[in-house]
Amino acid sequence: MSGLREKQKADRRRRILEAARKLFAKAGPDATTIEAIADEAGVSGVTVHNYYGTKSGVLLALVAESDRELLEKMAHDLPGQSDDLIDLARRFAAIIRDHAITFLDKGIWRQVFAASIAEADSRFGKSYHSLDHQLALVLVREIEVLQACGAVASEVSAYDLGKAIFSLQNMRFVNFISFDEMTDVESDAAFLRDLRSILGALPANRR
Amino acid sequence: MSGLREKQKADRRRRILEAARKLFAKAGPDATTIEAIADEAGVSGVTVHNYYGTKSGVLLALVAESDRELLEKMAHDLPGQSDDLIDLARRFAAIIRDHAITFLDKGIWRQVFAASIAEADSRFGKSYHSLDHQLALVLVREIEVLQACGAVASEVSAYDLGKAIFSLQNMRFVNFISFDEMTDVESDAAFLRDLRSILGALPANRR
DNA sequence: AAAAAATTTTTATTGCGTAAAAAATTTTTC
DNA sequence: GAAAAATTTTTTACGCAATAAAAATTTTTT
Repeated sequence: MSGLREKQKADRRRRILEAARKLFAKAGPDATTIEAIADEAGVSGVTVHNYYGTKSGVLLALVAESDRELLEKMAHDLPGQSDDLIDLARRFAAIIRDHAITFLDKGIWRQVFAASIAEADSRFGKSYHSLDHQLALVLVREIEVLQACGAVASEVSAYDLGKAIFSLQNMRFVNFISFDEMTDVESDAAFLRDLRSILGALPANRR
Repeated sequence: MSGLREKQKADRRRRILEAARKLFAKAGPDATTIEAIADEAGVSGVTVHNYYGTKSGVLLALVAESDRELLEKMAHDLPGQSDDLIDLARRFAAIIRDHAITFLDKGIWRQVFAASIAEADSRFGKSYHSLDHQLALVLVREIEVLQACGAVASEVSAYDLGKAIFSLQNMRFVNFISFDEMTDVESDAAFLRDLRSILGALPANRR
């Protein structure tokens, strides 16, 4: 009943991911074969499939690791910087965009996003979604701070609002990565239009 | 200089799509091979690739056709039904969900969505996005009507607002199709929370 | 009607993903 | 500590997507 088997599994997992990181960085996921990852990791190709399902699954697992970094960065850089909701949302979006673009190029992010939807119910699809959720929670906490200052209406649910703004940000992010020529300045401007229009949509007598 | 060549191309396009529709309906896209579509359409497998790029490309083209129906339905069913923004947005979302779910099951929609992101810059990715845009424009027009009634603030851009609400709806739709067990009632409730929190987020003195 | 141009088909190759049998390794049992 | 049992990996084999290049076909032009 010792954990030797478990230990070896964890080790293989790690080796596969490390091999993938190295080869993806060198040539990109498209030009990297599962077989090459397997060789580099010292396992068979089928084992890579057994562990991660698909090549996208490997990529998703890699992104999930980087997202943990992003989460730390977010928890460190976001709090206490904004005194209004629009500014908060824009900073939140900017941190995500910056992290994303320094880590992978847009073409690969399109694959990642596509995989996160196509494999939404797989193990790694789920862990990806869970990190998204935690990211949204950082935003929720800051919204609670703004509520305490009176910058956000105290009647609304900070959780619901955080999730909604996260959604809006997420679609903007998809838009950003969908077009190679779109700059982060443009994306920020578009996000600002989203926020201004929706936050100011209702006239005072209708709220 | 007659258009025989063009005519034959259009004809092949049509036959391929018709064959795909028939076979996808019978067995689903996964169990349908490109070769089978090609046989049914009376062309070679490579020709299907030449015309639509990938199997997802064929699927996307099929969905684009159905989206034209949806667009008509939307233009017919949405206008004049709502006298406030939240109700309008929910009707809009409901029409899309209903149409989607009667047309394809969730698993296939996940593939469609993934393909629309992964192939955002392909011919069919673009036509898919253009239909999304037209759909959003129907919403924009109704928002303008609400502005005329005073139900929506006249200072905001109806276009920006329509796009923002469309984004919110789109993320909810992704969420809806990502989980097989999620009902349309639940999705509507979640969308309502999105809308209520974000539309009521700013206190009166901050707008 | 022949030559030129465009398009499809044939042919071949690579790689993903899956399944089942075989081999190896760890764990359990005596 | 060796044999048996259980688990996991590897080997082997196969179907299909996607791509490339050559060959064949068909339309267009002259």
